[in-house]
Amino acid sequence: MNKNSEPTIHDIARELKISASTVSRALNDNPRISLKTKEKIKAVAASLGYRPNTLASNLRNKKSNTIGIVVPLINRHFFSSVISGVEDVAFKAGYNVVISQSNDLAAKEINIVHSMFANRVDGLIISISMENESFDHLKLFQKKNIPLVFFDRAVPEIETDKIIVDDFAGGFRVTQHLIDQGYKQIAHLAGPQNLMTYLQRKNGYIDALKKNNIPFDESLVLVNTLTSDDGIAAVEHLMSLPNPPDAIFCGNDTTALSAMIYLRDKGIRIPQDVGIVGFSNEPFSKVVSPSISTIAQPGFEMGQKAAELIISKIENKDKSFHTIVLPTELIVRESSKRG
Amino acid sequence: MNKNSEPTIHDIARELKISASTVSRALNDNPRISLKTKEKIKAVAASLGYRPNTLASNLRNKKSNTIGIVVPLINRHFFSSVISGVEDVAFKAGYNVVISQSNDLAAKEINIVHSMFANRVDGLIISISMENESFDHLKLFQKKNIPLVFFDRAVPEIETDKIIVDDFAGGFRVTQHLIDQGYKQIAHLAGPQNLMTYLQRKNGYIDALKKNNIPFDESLVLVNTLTSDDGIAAVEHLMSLPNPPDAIFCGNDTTALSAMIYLRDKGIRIPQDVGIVGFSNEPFSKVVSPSISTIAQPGFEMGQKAAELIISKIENKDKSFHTIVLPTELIVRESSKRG
DNA sequence: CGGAGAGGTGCAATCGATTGCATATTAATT
DNA sequence: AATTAATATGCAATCGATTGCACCTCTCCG
Repeated sequence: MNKNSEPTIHDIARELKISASTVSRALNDNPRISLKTKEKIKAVAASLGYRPNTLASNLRNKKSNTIGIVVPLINRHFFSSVISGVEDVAFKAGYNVVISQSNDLAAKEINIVHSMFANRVDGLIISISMENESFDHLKLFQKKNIPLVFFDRAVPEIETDKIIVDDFAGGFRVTQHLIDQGYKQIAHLAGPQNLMTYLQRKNGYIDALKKNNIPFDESLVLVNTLTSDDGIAAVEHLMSLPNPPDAIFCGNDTTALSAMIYLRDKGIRIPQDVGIVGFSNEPFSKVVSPSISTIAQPGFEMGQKAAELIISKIENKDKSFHTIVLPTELIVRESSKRG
Repeated sequence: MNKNSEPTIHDIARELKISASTVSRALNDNPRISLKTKEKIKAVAASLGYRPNTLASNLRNKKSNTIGIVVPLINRHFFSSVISGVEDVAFKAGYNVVISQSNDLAAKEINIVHSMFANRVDGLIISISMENESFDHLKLFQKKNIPLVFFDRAVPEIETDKIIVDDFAGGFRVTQHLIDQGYKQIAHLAGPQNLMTYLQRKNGYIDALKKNNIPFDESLVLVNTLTSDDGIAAVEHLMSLPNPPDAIFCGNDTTALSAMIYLRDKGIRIPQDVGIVGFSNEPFSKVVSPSISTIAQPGFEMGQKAAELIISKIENKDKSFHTIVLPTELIVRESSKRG
């Protein structure tokens, strides 16, 4: 063993005048090695401060013991909750979690995914960026049979495991709730319609209107990227309509908040004059005033499920694909309660 | 090349009837290989869909190309911002970021750090847990000369790179601000005093009192773990004192919020009757009402700096240690402005 | 007493990329 | 023409752990 380098199984073998194979087997508790030998070997390993070289082991086993996770933005409560859930399960199962963010840019996402591919992650958990159009970078994983799990933002045309929430039911429930509260003109701020999540929320909205015999008015639906500014612009536009809405179902909490602030500044009362509901249950939605009604999405659980699913795929080579739809929960708060 | 396995440099070599060494050098743009050969090799590599095996390369180079990051809780705005900053810099520099959370538990932190050590991360970025007492697990990294960078919560007795914010100045500024606003009895909710961050915030508070000739009253300082419930309990206690405070400098925004809600429910007006200031500038602090005055900590920048620092250590073997103190910024909002 | 069988170890190849030290080829110099 | 220098490439060992196959030893039984 060289001076400042780590001890290896060969050093242990030399010490005991046995072969490296025996050492390797002993350390892995292979039954072919006698108990006595195992004990001797483990004792020497400990005294030498031996630590297995995962890199070598990974190379030999063609397995990196690593799960990749790609999110649009790490620094967003919902996503960091999912990451937290993934880490929770993965760590216990002995996997490392490598993380990267696309910043909602297609180009960066492609770059990241290729990098994870090159680094041979054993599986990839991803929520795609808003910009995406082509998905060749993800099909790579399919071709090579590397487990791929979508969460929240999934790609319909790729058949693989998916953990999503019931966005349709969420959109439906929000709308029904607003109707129940007596709102008549319900607008909707929708996100990019290439993402199923936003499309389904809108579909739920439309369906609820239909079920209640309320005519669907296309001009009350605005599609944008749901930033804070988008919310303001959209509400400004809506309120300038000849027949402005008395309730707005916002595609996320960010726009719900900015819309609310805009309206408040205009002297419009919430929920009396206009009702507001968001989506995602961001931490702030509970503490602003009025507090924002919203749909809770179980981020941490999604992460846990995603990790469990991908680990089972990695380890069992289970061929069947599952789409797990987690339930959403409507949280009624002040912004939409005028009962 | 076996059927369903990846092409290797040997496959490329065989194809061109040259040696694997030449292929390796060509792909790494080694000047010893002629341009013509390089081009041929790269063409074949592309046509075969070759991707370098990082595992093999890592083994040979004794480098994992991976930076580990350990935080108390992924799912906390400040920490996820730091992670985001680390990822930002690390990805551009060609490093993977593996992530893990201690949940503020010493035992889990030790476990994680050992695991990162065994997996041979090239460097470790960490903000220690609240519970920590011993630091042998971190000294391991020092012994083996693996770069270690602390951020936010550093360990004084370990000499290494540190990125912290000026908590002392932050505490001082908050207190001075409250004094300037005319508050007389200023209490402080402090976090665990084994963490420098919280200790320094308190010290800044004490110093500001001194500078303004206000006697320091020990009974106005309460130490706890700064959860939402801790905040309520602490304020409840403070307000029951014979001479209750008219301002509270809270160790974080969470307690500031819970304190504020508690006081509001008791009919105490903020900021008129009691002024409140938090710490960390959580996203919600800006949007609650009254909005919470607080200290902004540049999380994303801290992450970037930490990554830059650790990468320079990994690549240059620079021996000198730096402690970078990032400035904090007092953000005055409604909760403490009674001018 | 000889052979079968079980139990315990070792040999050597393998995973794929890298690199120090040749070697081969061509060009330049005297 | 012969030597030197420069250019281009190959050989084989190496990184450390794993594993199929072979081998040895000992016990047990007919």
